Amino acid sequence: MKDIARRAGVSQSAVSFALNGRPGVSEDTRDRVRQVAEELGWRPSTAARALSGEGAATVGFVLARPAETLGVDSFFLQLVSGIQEVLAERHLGLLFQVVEDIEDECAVYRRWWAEHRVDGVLVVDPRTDDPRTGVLDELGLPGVVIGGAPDERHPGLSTVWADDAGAMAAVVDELYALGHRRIVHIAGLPGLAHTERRIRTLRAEAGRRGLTGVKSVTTDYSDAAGAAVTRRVLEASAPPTALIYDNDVMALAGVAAATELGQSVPADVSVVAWEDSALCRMVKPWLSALSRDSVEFGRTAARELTALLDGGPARTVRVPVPRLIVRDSTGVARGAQPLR
Amino acid sequence: MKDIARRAGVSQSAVSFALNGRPGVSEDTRDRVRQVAEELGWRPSTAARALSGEGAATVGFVLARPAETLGVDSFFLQLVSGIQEVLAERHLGLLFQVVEDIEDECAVYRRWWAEHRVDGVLVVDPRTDDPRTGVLDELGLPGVVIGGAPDERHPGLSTVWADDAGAMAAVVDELYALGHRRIVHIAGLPGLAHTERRIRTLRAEAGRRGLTGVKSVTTDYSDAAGAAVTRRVLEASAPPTALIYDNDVMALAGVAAATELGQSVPADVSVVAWEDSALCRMVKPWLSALSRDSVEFGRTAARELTALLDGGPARTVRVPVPRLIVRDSTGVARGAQPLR
DNA sequence: AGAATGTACTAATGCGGTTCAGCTGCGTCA
DNA sequence: TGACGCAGCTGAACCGCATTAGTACATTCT
Repeated sequence: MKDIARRAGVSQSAVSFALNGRPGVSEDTRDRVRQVAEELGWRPSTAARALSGEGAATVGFVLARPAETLGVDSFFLQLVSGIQEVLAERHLGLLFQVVEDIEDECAVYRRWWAEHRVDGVLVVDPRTDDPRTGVLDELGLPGVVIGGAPDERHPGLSTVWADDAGAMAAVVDELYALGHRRIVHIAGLPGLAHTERRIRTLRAEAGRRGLTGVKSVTTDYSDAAGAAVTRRVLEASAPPTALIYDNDVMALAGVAAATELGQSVPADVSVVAWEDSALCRMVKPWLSALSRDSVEFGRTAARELTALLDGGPARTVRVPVPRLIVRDSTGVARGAQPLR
Repeated sequence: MKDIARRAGVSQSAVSFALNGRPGVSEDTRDRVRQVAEELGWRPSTAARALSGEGAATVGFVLARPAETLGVDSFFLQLVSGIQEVLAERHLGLLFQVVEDIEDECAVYRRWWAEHRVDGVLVVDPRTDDPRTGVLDELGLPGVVIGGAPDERHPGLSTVWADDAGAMAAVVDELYALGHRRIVHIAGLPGLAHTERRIRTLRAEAGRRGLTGVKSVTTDYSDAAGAAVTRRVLEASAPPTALIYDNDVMALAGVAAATELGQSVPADVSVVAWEDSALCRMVKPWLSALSRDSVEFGRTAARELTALLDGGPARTVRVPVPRLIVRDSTGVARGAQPLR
């Protein structure tokens, strides 16, 4: 900036005014300064900016997962890609960190806050009774919870969520109409807010229809767990005729496991994957899946965060209900008369 | 720091000395200062540190991919996870950005550099004739090229690479021994350094054995491209008896496509995936695959970068050759007498 | 004409650290 | 005993920007 000031023949403050669109300089001078800055390829040092109270121009994103479970998962990369798109427009950086567990994640937030490294954070995989929201509240760090249910207790945080309950109801509707009465939901990690929401909804929907052969089993989202649970429930007495998997990876592994047991999909057992991806069209039969726009999900979350950083109020935003894409893995239950 | 100084009854400079392990304070004072800092939960502001010449304590990582091709890919998440592990030890942040193409990536480097946002960067997907290395050289920004071949022209950059050539030779060895003479390599993006390296090696290996029915076809890594190319080559006259896919996703899609054409794997056609992942064991037949430790790859890269940041010399490090894990998708070529 | 207002700019200050040039008091050695 | 060295500490400058208080000059008002 000193250079620019010298070359433009003005003081440093004038340069600052000119480049930040503040009043106090003539349009002539402003243009001249802008041009010189352009020529010099000048960009403000984020460090200096941050130091003089402008914030770090960075938002944080922590993924709390043991390294080994970071597998085939298109969701996060797409989410991040959407987030980026919005952040990049405003030249906000994304500080990314992978940690082992949620306690580490809290520690990261505290450190980032103390180091003034981020202006806000995006929180994923919200849990029932999540310690992170409390920490963010305590620190006064703006945050957007991605995938959480609306939470009254933390008015400072925004929430962006998909209506899992509605989607689950739609899936049960579809399966019920196809004559399925015994359904097993191979769920994700217990304790995750959306896992619990799906489980609750499934139970409610089953109760509403008087179905007794309906249950949820939680897993760690891994292909191994998906296959293991599939084998177990299919080999039990009164096996389910339909399986709902909480992600695409488990669904795929489940289909493979069922096939190995001599069961065919969808003749013997129908399969629905929660989360559509290329995977679902890479195996035969193509998997029926709940599809949502993860990239847009990320964009929405990032937009909420920038709004928060601009001093806007915390909001709760619902993105569209995931749509059930019916492909080849769902069919009429064996021996049943479909309703439609 | 002012608070710490007051409470410990010393000057601010003394605090700085004490906390940074510099000489100039007694052990007594040092301990006292440390304790007060601990009590106050103090952490240095990265902005202030950066401003006084300490660097940003951050490294950058750019992924240049159109959003839609960010699909099912375990490699990057694992790589990043490994990188993180090393960076976290030193409290280095990872600034992550997704951009559309390599020109944007160069622009991001320039911006980061001008803004003093990062101390160094990790470069992935190196290309033959890559503009990024030149940019980094020009800016004097330390960098580690991940997956690149050693490059003499940029002495300031470290390189961490896997020996694709050796791996490809091993694969051809194996397939040749099984009696395969017509092999098609469904490669990744043309222009990527490792794609070209694999293609060159395959050609050389074929030439060495006098094989004429061997070729490489480049793709965009997508499942769609994998399936399309598979169909095309299998329907041509003198179809290959073995297919080598440059990633797991294409391999899976390829197997599906082959099956649809009525060809069975491995009886009619053998398949090898370059990149082992859960996917390879989620379909029948299990895919033979080249396996490498992506997490460790990331760790190695991050270690090289920290070494560079510490003022160490640029180095070229080779990680272990990917190992061929033989599963069920490779077998004796139809009508051939295997060598072993 | 003199005061009030406004415009275009400059000088000085602070953000939170690091660092360097002193400065003090004490032990050591000639 | 006085010069010297050194450990242990302080004060001030500096990093690059934003911001506030102040200044010089032109314009308008009364």
